[in-house]
Amino acid sequence: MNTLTPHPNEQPSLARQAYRLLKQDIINGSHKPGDKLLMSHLKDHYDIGAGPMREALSQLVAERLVTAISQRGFRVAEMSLDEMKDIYDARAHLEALIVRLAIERGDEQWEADIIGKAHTLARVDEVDTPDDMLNIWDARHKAFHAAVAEGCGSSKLLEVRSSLLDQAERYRQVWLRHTVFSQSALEGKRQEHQQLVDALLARNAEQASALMYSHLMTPVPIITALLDAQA
Amino acid sequence: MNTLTPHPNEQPSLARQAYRLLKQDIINGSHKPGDKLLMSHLKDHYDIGAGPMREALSQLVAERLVTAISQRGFRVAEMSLDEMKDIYDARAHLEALIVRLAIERGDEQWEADIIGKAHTLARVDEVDTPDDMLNIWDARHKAFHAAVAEGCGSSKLLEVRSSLLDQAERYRQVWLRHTVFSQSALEGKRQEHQQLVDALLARNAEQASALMYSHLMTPVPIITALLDAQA
DNA sequence: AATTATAAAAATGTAGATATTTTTAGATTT
DNA sequence: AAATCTAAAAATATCTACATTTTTATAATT
Repeated sequence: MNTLTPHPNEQPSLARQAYRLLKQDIINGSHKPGDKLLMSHLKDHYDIGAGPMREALSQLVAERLVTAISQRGFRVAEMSLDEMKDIYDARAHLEALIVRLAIERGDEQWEADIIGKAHTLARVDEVDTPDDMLNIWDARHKAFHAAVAEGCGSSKLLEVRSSLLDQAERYRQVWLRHTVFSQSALEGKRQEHQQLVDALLARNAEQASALMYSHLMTPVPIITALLDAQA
Repeated sequence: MNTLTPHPNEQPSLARQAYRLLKQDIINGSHKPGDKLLMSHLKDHYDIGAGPMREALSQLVAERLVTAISQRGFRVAEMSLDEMKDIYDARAHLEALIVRLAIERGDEQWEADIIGKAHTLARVDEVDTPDDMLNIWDARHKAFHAAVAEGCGSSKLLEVRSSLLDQAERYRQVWLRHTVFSQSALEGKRQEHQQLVDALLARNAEQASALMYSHLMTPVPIITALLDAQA
């Protein structure tokens, strides 16, 4: 998760701690989309005054995970199919662009990193609990994609990518459960990653970019179906 | 300027008012890059308590215009040539992508809007003061580019664009003075815009995208020279 | 059922308390 | 004497508690 790390070696303020916790709680669904975030509850739950709590909320408003209406407080940002499609399409196009730049600019260390992370991801096996499985695969999957994107060499593009990733995160959770617990889905992803790695190492920008776009768009119909089923 | 408008018909909180004013003051250089933002000064200057002031600062940290170090307060974000190049390159690539999508997705209203805004921009003349000239040309130039980008139809891409625009704004101010007060520079821009409009209306995605990229990158050497001269 | 007045709840803000960092001046060492 | 260290003082950042304003809920009235 992208948590705006301002400086190393410092103990974070209460506002920042509350920001981290609340962000996590929104992403993992402890606070549901559209929920009222009542100041009195937040103060109790995060054991903090209203001032720092409002700081945390303000930052999450800037990140689009919370909405504010003046004099009426804060709510968890709504989720919708339309927004999901917009986020996924925007992110897929952006990552396709980043991959093109990465192929142009990435060095040998970049290649090595990708190969390493792809390898680690491909052998997520023999895990104790299903929950472990989900968390480990998710972490390694993210690490793989981060390694690919790093090659573009642009802090700003990586920041923008990170911001869209955060906004996608609540939708991604839905897809993740579907994918990680299906052997065939996992195998499909494994193949897509392999194809992508091959195109990257061959420095085939057009192919890699197209593969990245479609790889990132595959969750859209799945999430659509799952969210439709819920409603 | 992108000011995170949360809801219509509401009187903004003091925190939001301070956010707007401080953002403006940072962009127009009233607060210089690297300046300490002393809470006691901010409180006096914006006539507000520390709580709401910190809210405003937190949002600007999220937008990368302010930096925070725990227990040591806030500073105006630094400026550097490296950052400028990164922002401009990232934004140019992003706008090139947005143009490609806009050509694919834009409707007739989009075309009409572009033609209208381009026309208005081309005839910025007979203005009273030089300052008016600068402000009017800047506003119309922004409106033209906004109209082009709108066609992509993606709120998220437009948000990301807006965020990069805000981050570019302090550098842009430097370039703006150079360009608006030079007849030859203005004429050059006029031609670039005309070429871009022609490519857009012809729905030539590759050409329009390339034109947009180079159009947005032309300020880089100019800003580089001007900032080097200052230092 | 709709309207208004009142009470309760909630959001937002200020002032002052607390904790941390920075400065200053003096003491100690090289 | 210059540099380094130390301890107190001042400045600053951060937080809490309470005050004020606004919104929402309740109850009484038309």
